[in-house]
Amino acid sequence: MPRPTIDDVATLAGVSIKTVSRVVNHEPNVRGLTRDKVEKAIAQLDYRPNPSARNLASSRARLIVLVYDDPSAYEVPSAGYIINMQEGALKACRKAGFELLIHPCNYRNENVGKELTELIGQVRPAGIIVAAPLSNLPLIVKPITETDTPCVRLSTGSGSAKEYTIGTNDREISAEMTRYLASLGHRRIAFVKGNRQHKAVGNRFKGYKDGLDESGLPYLEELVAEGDNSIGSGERCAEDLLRRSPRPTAIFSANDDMAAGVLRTANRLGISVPGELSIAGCDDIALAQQIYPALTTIRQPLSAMSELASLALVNSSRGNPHEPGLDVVPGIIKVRDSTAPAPE
Amino acid sequence: MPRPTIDDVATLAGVSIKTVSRVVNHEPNVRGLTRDKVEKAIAQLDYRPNPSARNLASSRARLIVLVYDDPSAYEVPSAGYIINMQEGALKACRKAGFELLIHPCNYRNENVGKELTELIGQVRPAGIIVAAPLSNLPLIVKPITETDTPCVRLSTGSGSAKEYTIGTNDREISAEMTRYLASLGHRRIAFVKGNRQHKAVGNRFKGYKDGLDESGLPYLEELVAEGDNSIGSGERCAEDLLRRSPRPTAIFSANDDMAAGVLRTANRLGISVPGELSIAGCDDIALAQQIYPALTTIRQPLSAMSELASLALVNSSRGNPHEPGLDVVPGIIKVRDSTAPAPE
DNA sequence: CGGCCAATTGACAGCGCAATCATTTACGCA
DNA sequence: TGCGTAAATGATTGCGCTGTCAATTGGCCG
Repeated sequence: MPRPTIDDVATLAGVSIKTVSRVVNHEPNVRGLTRDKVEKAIAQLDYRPNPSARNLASSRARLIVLVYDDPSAYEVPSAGYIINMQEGALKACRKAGFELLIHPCNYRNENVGKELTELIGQVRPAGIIVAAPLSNLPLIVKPITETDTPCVRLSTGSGSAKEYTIGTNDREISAEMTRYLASLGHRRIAFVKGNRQHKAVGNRFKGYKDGLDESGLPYLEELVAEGDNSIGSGERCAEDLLRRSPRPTAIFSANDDMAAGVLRTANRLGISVPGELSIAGCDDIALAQQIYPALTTIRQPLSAMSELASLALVNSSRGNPHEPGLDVVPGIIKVRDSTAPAPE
Repeated sequence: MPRPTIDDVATLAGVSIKTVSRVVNHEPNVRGLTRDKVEKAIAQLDYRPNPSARNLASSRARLIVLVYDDPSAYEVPSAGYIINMQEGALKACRKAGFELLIHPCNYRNENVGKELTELIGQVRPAGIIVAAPLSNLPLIVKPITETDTPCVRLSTGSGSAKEYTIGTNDREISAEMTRYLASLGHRRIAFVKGNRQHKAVGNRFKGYKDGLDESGLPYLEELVAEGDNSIGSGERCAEDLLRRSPRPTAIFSANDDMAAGVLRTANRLGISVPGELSIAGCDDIALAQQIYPALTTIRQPLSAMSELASLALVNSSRGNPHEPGLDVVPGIIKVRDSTAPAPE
C-alpha cells in the first residue's frame, strides 16, 4: 500500500491540503478545533510528509551537513573525535526530524572550495556545521558562506565576526590542567605543542603558560616541543623532552593522540607512568581510556557542541537565524591513572 | 542566480527535456551527435539535477543508509570500526552521486524495528547496508526486507538465503593467525572469545581450533576465556588466562579491543610484551597502532566491504539487483610488534 | 441588525524531474 | 523510389508539497 499523502489527510479531515500543511508545519492561524481534526487524521493514517516533495516545493532540504577533516587522509586516523561529533549532531537532528549528511573533506585538496559549493548546490542543506580545524580555514568557510547557507563553526580556536561559532574554554581549562599538575608537586612540566595550523592547540599552549604563571613556575623553552597532532610526533617529542636534564616529571600534550605517543615512548624507554612521569592529554577521545594507564585528559564537550550547532541550524531554518558570536561550552578535566604526585 | 534546470539545458541544446533526461541518466537510444550537444550544454550551464525533484518523480531517493550498532550505547565506544565502514561507503556513494545517511541504532531498544521502518518510509533510500552484529539479528533485518528496500548485509558471520551478504574469511584467516603464532614456537596459545551474539567471533574461535589442529597442537579448554568484545572483558580474561600454569606464551583475541585489554593487563602485571607474551587481535582498528607495542592483528577489509555493498545497492537502484548469496573479501594478517618468537 | 476587520480557510500554480506514450526520423531492403 | 521497421525524440502528466493570494467566516461595534 502506498504511503498516505497530504491529500488523503485533507480528505479524511474534511479540510484543504493547505490547512493540513499549516498544521504539519506548526503555522499560526489555525483554529484549535480544526487542528485537532487534522491531527487526528494524521495519526489515523500515520501520515508523514515526503521530504523530497517538501524540499522541492520549498527549495531547501531538511538536512544538515557536517563537514570535518577527512580522517582517511591520515595514516592513523583519529576516529574518536569524529564519532563524538556525529553523536551530538545526530541527536539534535533526530529530535527535529532532520537528517545528517556527513562530509569528510580533505583541505589539502585543490578543489575543496568548489567541492563544497557543489555539495551545497546539490543538496541545499538547511545548514552546515564546519568542525575544527577546517573551521579556521577561509579556504573552507568562505565558499560556504558565499552560498548563503547558514553555517556554524565548531572551533576551539576563536570566534568570527560573521559566523556563529561554538567553542570551548581551551585556554582556561588548559591552565587548570597545568595548575593541577603543579598541585601534584610537579615542578618541571613539559608541553607538547600541536600543529600550528590549528588555533585550538595554540590556545592550549597559552593556557599552559598561564597555568605555569599562576602556579609560580617559570616558563622554560627547553620544556616545550612541537608536534603535529599525530601519535608519531608525540613519540618523537617525548624522546626529545625526556633527554633534558633534569628530566621533566610531567608532560602535558595539546591532544590525546600526542599524549598517547608520549606514553608509547615512556613505555619503550622503560619509564614508569605515572610513577616517574605523569602524562596528560586533551580531548578525551576513546583512545584515552583504551591505553594503559588510562589518560588524564581534558574532556572536550564535542558532542554537546555539535548538538548545539545542529539546534541552531534547525532554528535558523525555521526563521530564527542565530546571530554571529561565540558560545563557549566548557570542557572538564578527567583525572585518570596517568598522573600522580611528582616523584621524591 | 538560480541554478539551471533541465529546461534550461534543453533550450540551450535545442532538444526536449526528455532527451536531456536520457543523457543525464545514461539511457540508451540517444544519437552520439545529440548526446554531445546535450553534454556541451550541461557543461556550459554547469547543470546538475536536483535530487529532490528526481526523488519525487521516481519515488526513491539517491541515498544509501548505513545502519550500525550505536557506539554511544557503550561506555568506551570503538570508533575505528565505524569510521572504516563509513569510509568505504562514502567512497562508493560519491562516485555514484549518491549520498550516505548514517543511522546508528541500538538493538536493545524495544522499537528498533519500527524505527527502521519509519526511517525507510521517511527517506525511501535506494538501499540499506546493515553492519555486523546487527546484520545477524532478524529483529533488525526483517523489518527492513519487509519494506522491499534492497538490503546488503555486512557480516563476518555467515550468508543468508534472502539477502546479499558480504563477509570475510574470518575462520580461515584466524586459523592462519594461529598457525603463525605456532610457527613462532608458541605451544600454549590462548584464545579470548567474544560476545556469543556475534557470529563473527564464533567463526574466529573455530578458526583458532583449526589452526591449532593444523599445527599439531592440542586444543585445551583451560586456554580459552570468554569476553564480551569490550576492553574491560579483555583485561579480565587475561587475568584469568595468565593465572594458568604453565602460563600461555601467546594470547589471540577475537577482536582488537579485547586484545588491547589483554595488553593493559600484561602491562599492569609487569609481563613484557612481546618478550614474555605475544598478543594478537582481530579487526585492525586504529587503536591497534596507537597502543604500545603496536598490535599484530587481522585487518578486516571493512572499508572494501562497505564499498562493495554500496556499489551493489547503487546497481540495484539502476535495475540490476544483486542476487542473494555470500561474497567474501579476504582479510590479511598485519604483523606488528606485539608478537615475537616464544620465550626460551 | 448591518457593517467592518481580522482571523481562518481554500484554490491553484508551480518546484524540477521521470515516465508514458505518441510522434518523427533514419535506415535497410525490395 | 517506396515501404516497413526500429531507433530516436518529444509532448504531456503527475510525483507531494509549499507559497501566494483570494474567499470565507466569525466576532465585535455602533
